[in-house]
Amino acid sequence: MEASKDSVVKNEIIDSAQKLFKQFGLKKTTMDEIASACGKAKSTLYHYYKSKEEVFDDVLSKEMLGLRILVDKNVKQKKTLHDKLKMYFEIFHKEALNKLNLYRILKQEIQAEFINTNRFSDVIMFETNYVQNMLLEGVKKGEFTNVKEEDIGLYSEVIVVAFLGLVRYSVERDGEFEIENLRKITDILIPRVFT
Amino acid sequence: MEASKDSVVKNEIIDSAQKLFKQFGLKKTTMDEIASACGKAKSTLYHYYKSKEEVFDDVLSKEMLGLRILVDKNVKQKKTLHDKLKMYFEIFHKEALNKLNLYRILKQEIQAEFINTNRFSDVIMFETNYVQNMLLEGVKKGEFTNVKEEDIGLYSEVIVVAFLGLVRYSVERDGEFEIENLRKITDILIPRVFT
DNA sequence: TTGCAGACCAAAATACGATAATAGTCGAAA
DNA sequence: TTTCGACTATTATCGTATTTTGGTCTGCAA
Repeated sequence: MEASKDSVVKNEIIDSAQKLFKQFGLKKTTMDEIASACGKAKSTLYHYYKSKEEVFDDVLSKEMLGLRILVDKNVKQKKTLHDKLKMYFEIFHKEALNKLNLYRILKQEIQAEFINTNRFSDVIMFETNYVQNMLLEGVKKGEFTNVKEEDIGLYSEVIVVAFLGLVRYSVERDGEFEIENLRKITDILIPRVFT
Repeated sequence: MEASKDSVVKNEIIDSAQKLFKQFGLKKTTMDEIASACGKAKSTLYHYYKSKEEVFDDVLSKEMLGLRILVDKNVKQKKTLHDKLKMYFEIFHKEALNKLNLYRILKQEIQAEFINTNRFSDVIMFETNYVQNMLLEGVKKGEFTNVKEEDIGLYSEVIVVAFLGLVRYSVERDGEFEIENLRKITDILIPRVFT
């Protein structure tokens, strides 16, 4: 009835679905399995979600939201642009590696064309915007003067895409690229680039 | 008989195969088609190549060699580290976009697991080494002093992976990311990072 | 010999009909 | 409103017959 009850049930569904999707992927998980995993009938799921893909979407959103909250929480604790950026790179990288299973499954499903590729470009857009705000704040505080304000959008886009290239590389080598190396690199690069 | 005659025939085969592979990909191109395209019998191909994959490999190598020769030729004409790096990024990016068709086909085939993924990590290794030599030369000439020599390997790896992330992004958006933007970014970043 | 072609083979891909599994709907009950 | 069991239509799976295709072999011609 009320939105709260509604979202409680939705959460139950998503929790069960999350476990199953993580283990078996989108295609190998059936709606019946999700239903019985949370003790409901399949048709009940369709009362809350209009399709299987919508359930999967919600699971992914929840997963990304978790990552983002963690990133944002940690970045917010830092005061200077340097520290914020360093923390951003570190936490994002670390959390992406934590989600290795999910990443692999997602990649499989995308290859098999069960889901749309746009999710990745959504991430790029979001992160670009996030970084842009960091940089703009740095400009406002006078910590980052060495760039024209109109170029900050381009700047952010390039930084995010390059960084995500590194994360991808890391993920595809099962995290072989060490966190120590990331720290070393950011320690060297950030003071040079953002002055 | 002689190696020269041998390589002439091989070139004929590769030329025909190249066209067909570019148009139809690895799987949709048959050895019979390649054979008749260069006016030979299928069994003749097997006199020069021991498998279809070896032919495909040779085609890819030729394609990559073309890119590398162009990159190297242009980079060599520049004197300073700054100019070399700028040229490197620009030409590599441009040539990668020229090879859009091939890239897409390669991606498909990799997804379908017809060919090994290692080709990409070979590229990363090669380019990392290439960049590393550029940087070491810059160190020797005193154009690049602001980094410990033992870190140059890591430096190069990160630069290449990040740059290839950008190229990939560019390629996947059909080259929507403008060359002008790449120039702007390299103009800003190179003097800051490599001092 | 050396280079090549046509016939040949075995394995893989494809086509297809039949069967099973599954996403999604509906009416009714709680 | 929420839940469920029964129902449907679509998609996946399986087994088999057929075709395609990568790769080999024998022999001919230069």
